[in-house]
Amino acid sequence: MTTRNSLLDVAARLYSEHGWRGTTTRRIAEAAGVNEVTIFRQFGSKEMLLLESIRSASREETREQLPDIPGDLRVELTRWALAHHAAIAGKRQMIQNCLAECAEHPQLAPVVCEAGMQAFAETTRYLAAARTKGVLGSEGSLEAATVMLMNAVFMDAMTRDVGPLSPPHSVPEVVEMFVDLVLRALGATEPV
Amino acid sequence: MTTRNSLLDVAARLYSEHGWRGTTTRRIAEAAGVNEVTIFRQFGSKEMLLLESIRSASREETREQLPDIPGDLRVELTRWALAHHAAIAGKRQMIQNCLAECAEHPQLAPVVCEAGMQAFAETTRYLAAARTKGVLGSEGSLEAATVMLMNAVFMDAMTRDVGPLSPPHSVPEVVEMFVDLVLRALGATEPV
DNA sequence: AACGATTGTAAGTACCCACTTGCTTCAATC
DNA sequence: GATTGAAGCAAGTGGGTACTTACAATCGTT
Repeated sequence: MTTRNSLLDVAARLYSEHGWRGTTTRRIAEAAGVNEVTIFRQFGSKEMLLLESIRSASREETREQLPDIPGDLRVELTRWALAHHAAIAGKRQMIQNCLAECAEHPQLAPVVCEAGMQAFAETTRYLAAARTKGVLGSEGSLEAATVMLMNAVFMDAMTRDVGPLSPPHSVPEVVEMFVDLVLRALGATEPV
Repeated sequence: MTTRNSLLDVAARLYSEHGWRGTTTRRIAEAAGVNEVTIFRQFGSKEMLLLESIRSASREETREQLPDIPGDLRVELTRWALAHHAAIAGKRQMIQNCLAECAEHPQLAPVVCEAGMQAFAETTRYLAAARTKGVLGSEGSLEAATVMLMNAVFMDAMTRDVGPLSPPHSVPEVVEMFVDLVLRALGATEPV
């Protein structure tokens, strides 16, 4: 099992760095300290190895959850957004390659969507509970707020190291700004 | 000049579809109806052809501008965001490939950043003018609002056809929702 | 001690890659 | 009408690609 797992690990890492075409079976074998033939005996083809490695790598998730019952929205949303930002930034290159290549390898699409959809569902539920509780105003689309917050965090995490798209701020700073804006938009009543 | 330009066009198109490694000189020549040797005589190398083609393709910009003096914020921001969304969606695959490959080809990074930075500057200026004019409240970071709106639009345009990240809405719908949320967050006073 | 499963080794297949060289064609310019 | 420059054509270079085949070495289990 060690051989198989190290192949999966190495393949995922090389895919993040070099994309599908740049990740050759020769390089994978070399980096894993394994003979190239072993790849084909274990996985049948490069495609099957890459798909399995990408799927398993994307399953390693940070399970930072929003509380069932909303308390301090600002604190809880900020904590959640920071955790999300870190998780995305860690898999940045892999996500970008999957996004770019999911037209050529449609099997990659579900991998990308999964995490996003789950985060969306969780945040919407949380905000809905907050509105029911009365700590949010009754106007403004919760769905739109969720998407905007998620997109803002996602984009910052994805493009932070490519170059300056917007003025430089630290991660906590921008996350705080985003959360503040969302709470403003939804008419949040701050706790004492 | 015809040969050169058609090579540039074809190279940019193939790069969008297949990325750097997938765009081979053979395919470019074939698609352009030109002998492969011509590529090397005209551009010296695959790298120089691709860089020039990507740069020139990314310069074709939609020059939808925000007015100097803000009028109806909702209308103007929505129009601007829609134009931006369309422009991004049109270059979606190219942008995604550049983002994914700018680690391996650093010359691609400026291409991606340029348009974003300019859009940021324009929107911030517009919102600042609106605040000065008094049609926006005095609280809430204009910078954060700009980034959030841009990121939300950008992400929607980029991921719209990969699969469902959030519940399906038409482009005008989501854009309207985003603008509404930003105006709410900045305390906009609606015109009669 | 024999067995079967997993690996390594070496070689080879058929194809694709960026790029080069030498020669020819052809049209516009001087 | 000679010259020049851009293009085509054919062939080749050295290397990489996914993948296969045949054979030997290693291992734990029976």
